[in-house]
Amino acid sequence: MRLHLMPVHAKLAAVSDVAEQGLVQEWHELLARYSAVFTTLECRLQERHGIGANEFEALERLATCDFKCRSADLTGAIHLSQSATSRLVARLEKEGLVERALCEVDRRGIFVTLTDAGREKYLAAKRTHREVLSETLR
Amino acid sequence: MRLHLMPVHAKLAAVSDVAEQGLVQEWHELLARYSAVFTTLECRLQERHGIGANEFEALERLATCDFKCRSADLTGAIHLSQSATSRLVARLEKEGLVERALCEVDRRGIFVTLTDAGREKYLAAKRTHREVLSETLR
DNA sequence: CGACAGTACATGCACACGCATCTAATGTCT
DNA sequence: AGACATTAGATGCGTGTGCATGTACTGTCG
Repeated sequence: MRLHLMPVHAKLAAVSDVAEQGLVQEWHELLARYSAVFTTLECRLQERHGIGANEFEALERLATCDFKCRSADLTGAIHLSQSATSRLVARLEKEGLVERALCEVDRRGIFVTLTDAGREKYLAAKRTHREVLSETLR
Repeated sequence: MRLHLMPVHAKLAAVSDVAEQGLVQEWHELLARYSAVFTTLECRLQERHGIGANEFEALERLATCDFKCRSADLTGAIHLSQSATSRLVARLEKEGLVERALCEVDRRGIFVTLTDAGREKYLAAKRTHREVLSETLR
């Protein structure tokens, strides 16, 4: 179907269809890329260090956060809901990787800090993490 | 810390750290981009059409699949495990959007086809889908 | 033909997620 | 100060997911 044989409104429709297809393709590439990286991260981090990809992101955030990090800051950094973050911190605490400390100035909030074990776990997992990224990205 | 003041092995470490940081940044961008698009898709498709983003991907695959599509083909197309795909098809069937048909040549497999309702749902949801993509991508 | 490996899909199970809601603390307005 | 809205984080609940396994069927080899 050639454009110069089509009425104007059909030309416009055809042009926007092309643009639309581009968007769809871009989305599928994004999705495929994300899935590949994430599932590989998930597997490798789990089997070598016993933590998930989101757990790692939280540890990394805490390790690079100048030591005082509120739970809400984590919610912003990793792409999870507030409730998921709350449970994530609870899991990390149960495994002894972080500690929850009351925040004295605003007693609704809590500070989350890495334990020594948490910092070690992070440094070990970091190698695996970077390894996976360099394998699966690009 | 300037490179020309560092011993060779430290220079190399610094250079690879830079490359590593690039990878990490790329991953975070990919993650942020994916999350933004996916959650918006999920919300908007759910509230307007009562289907999730993965359900939509399945419908789209079926609508553009020359009418005979095995369950395993869907697993390849959407980024889910085989079991998740199986349940997804079950949900779609329960909502009357697809039908499962036995495959006579290989009676282990099933064919999944869109119903008329499924095709309508797809066409309606497609507009929303494209709308969200054009808002959130780029 | 009969046993046995392989394949396609379904299902039990444990678990992480989001939504809605709850609790406790803070801020605001009169 | 007292009432009410707001905020930080925890939790009950329903649901979707992956892993391991089950079930039915196919293909191969002796």
